Amino acid sequence: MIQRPRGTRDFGPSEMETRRYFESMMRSICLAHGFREVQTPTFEHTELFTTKSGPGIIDEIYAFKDKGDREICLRPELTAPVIRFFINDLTNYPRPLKLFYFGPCFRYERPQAGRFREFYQFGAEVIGSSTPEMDAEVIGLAASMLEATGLQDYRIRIGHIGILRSLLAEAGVAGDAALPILQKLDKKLYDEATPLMKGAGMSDDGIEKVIRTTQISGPIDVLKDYEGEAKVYLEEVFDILQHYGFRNLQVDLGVVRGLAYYTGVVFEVDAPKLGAEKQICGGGAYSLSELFGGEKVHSTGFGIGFDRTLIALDKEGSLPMKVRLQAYVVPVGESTRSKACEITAMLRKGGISADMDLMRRNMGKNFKYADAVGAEKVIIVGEKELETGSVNVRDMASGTQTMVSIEGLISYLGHAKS
RNA sequence: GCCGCGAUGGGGUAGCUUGGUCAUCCUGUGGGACUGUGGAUCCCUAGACUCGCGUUCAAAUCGCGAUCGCGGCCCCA
Repeated sequence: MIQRPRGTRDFGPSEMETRRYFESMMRSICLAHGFREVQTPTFEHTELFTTKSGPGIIDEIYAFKDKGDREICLRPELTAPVIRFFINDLTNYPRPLKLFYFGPCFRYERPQAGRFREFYQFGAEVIGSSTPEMDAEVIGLAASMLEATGLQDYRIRIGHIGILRSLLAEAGVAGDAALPILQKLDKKLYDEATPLMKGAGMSDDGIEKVIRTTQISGPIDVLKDYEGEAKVYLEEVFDILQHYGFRNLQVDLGVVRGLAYYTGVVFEVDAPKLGAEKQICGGGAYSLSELFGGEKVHSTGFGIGFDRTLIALDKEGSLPMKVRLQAYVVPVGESTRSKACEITAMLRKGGISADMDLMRRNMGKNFKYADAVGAEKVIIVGEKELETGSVNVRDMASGTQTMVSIEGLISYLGHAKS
């Protein structure tokens, strides 16, 4: 027996129905927000990701040399490929350019609950500028998508790295020097951040203020004691989101996302039920394109961990029903088999999901099968009924049976569908 | 890459401590009782000790290693 590779999954029919259901739900919400879908290759030049995240990530991705000696890797995320695509081919589209995507990503990491080596990411980017409206649009899209899934227990936390950065800058720690400190603060490793800040020449007062700031969270008025551009900006973003009708959002200045290319608003969503791997969404405003050799353009985007979102929904017991077969066609005997084929074909052309007996089983077994696969109706094709051009339609839930003419069958089943 | 726990038919399990009949039971699959009517019941059939090495007269059971999964670290979605 050949096992599937570590950290990968097979998805059975019911699982795929669920996955496709949520995938198309999210897709239609993106379309409703005026985003358009793109798709990029599943593998890229390794350089794309090392440029974005540093050489260290090679340890965590599927990277290899192809037969032409090129450094290739399976994509670990989708923001970098989309920005690459933008620089390569989409720079002349009207802005803001609003894109979304869905697809598998790969990471070479130790699998555990909610973490796989192949996982699916659904995400969106708005490319073009940096305004509160744009950031609010993106956060609003993420919030709408999660809301639509019916997920109950999750928190959307929004911060702005400008607030911490300016505090550090005031204390004389600016630019790249601030990065290692921000990374520690992101993980709430104060014991490690403090010596770094001391080493950078910051006063005890300054250090304390920085640490206190990362612990600020709650409704927007927790910002009232702060001032500066970033604070005003964040308030504007919240104001717009209020007008969009979102209420379940909170400020959390501890959301730092310690990566160099984030420039402004940053946000994360987590579902506490998931344990260690609880983050289901992350994003923010960033500036990446110039790193890849393009013009400098501001963007805001996010990625949703599709698998984790489904796991969270499953834990809440709110994964939906299975898709049901509308009609199962049973020929009563040898003599009506070909007529049953005709009827099945007719139903399928008429948009009714239909299946028929392929195993030449007797009636009793066929009913058991129809029940087991959850068919709504069984169409009984027998000689007696055919004499009047009709078939018997049995409703599997109620057990009631109705004679329906073959011509009227599609509209009968179509109405019964509701 | 690190620490800990685990792995028995498709799914769920008993057996493992204290090695010793044909490996337990439930469910699901296929067939039959039921040659024009399901969800019940009964019968039959097929189906498993993750893999390798070792200890032993004898290993599902004990030891080592690998693989995979789970909880966490790292990292991150």
